Amino acid sequence: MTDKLTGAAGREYVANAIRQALRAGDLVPGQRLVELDLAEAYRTTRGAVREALQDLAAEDIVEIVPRRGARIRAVSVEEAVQITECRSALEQLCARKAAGRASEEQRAELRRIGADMRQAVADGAWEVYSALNQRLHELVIEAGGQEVARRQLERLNGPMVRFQFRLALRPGRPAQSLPQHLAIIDAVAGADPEAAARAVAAHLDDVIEQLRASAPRA
Amino acid sequence: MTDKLTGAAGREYVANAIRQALRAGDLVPGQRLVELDLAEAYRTTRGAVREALQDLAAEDIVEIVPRRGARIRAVSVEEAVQITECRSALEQLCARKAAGRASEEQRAELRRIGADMRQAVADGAWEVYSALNQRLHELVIEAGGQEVARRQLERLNGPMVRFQFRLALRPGRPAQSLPQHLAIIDAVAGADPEAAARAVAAHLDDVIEQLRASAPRA
DNA sequence: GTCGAACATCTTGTCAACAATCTCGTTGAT
DNA sequence: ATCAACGAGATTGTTGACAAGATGTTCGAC
Repeated sequence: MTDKLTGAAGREYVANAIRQALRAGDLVPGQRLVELDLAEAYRTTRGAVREALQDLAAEDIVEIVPRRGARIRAVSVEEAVQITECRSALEQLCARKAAGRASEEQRAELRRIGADMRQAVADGAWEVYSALNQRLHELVIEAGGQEVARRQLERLNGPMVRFQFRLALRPGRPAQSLPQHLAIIDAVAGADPEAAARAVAAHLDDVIEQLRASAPRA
Repeated sequence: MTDKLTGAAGREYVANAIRQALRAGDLVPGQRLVELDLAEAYRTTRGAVREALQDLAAEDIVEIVPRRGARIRAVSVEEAVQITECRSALEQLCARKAAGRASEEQRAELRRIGADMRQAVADGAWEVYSALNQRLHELVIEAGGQEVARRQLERLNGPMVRFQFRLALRPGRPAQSLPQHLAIIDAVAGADPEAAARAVAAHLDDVIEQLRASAPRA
């Protein structure tokens, strides 16, 4: 516990810690990340921090400019929209595949998630709804068996945390997205590929609209 | 020239050299990449090689296993198919956008490429056709203004070089793909987003079929 | 008071040596 | 002949010190 977390172990640890800090809002875009400071803060070596920063740069979460160090990258609304458009393209693919090849257990879990979502919205249980939402997306990708798409989607989500945060805060948002999620579930569980793709597209088009509305600045 | 190419310069140099070697077939999947050997071969330091390998690993071109070093990653046919499916999803997005917002100059260049392609196939000029093909894809992405999608597509292409090679070798392939490319050009230049997406999908569905046919092994 | 140049400090980039681990061939016992 | 333990050599991982470059500050001229 008081030991330094060294080398390869520290690398992943630091990367996760920074991702976490970003989610929590402890780090803001543009903020400088000084190697030595991070090394001290996380009880690691500069080398481990350096490699962690390289990883985060590959995920487009931080921006490294030579001789000037790393900073949290700012994501414009326009870029967030483009990211969501890409997500839409890839998730439509996954949903189509999932509708065609999901197992019975997977379809059952989808329906269960749908029921739980309804309940969560009725109860006003934000946290639960958010977790179910995440599980839904995961399950669709998993059922589609698209390992490549999964990796791509992970990358895309990295820089979006901050926007997702702002979006989830909007009052009435769960009530608005619930029917869209249920439509996705019905289509996938009901083995209707084209309807699944349409439902995903409709959902993410709505997210894009929300993004544009949420931040006229930038 | 006899000097060592050191540090950050060497990093990119080595990465490019390896990519190049892979395209040329000098490196085969599974081949080990020993840091010291590469450092000597390219007149660099081990540090530069190490970072280059990290970059290539982020592109899924090499696989690094701790304490055992880096090797060229093998891509199965199934994975190549999935990669192409993702490409299809993203390029459909780009084509749709491009059909809607390309400038007049861009549409003119597209038509010019189409004419040149016809000519190249008639002449049996493989190299020329291949270059035009690449330019076509670039231009569609550029015209669509999808910077995010462009980055994703670049990543996807990394591990595919070896397959593209095998595919382009198939006799009669240009004659087969020409009408598909022309269909894409017509739709984008003619400002018909849905037709553009359909044309891209049709083209890449055919590529997938070729992939499956090209390698029953693995 | 403002601008610009020299200087001090902070931060990242690079390297070379050392340490830890793995691979593979050899040896010896059963 | 087969197998397991051993050990030498090869290869990667880690560290600490130093070099190079950037940033911010002070001081002087106008």
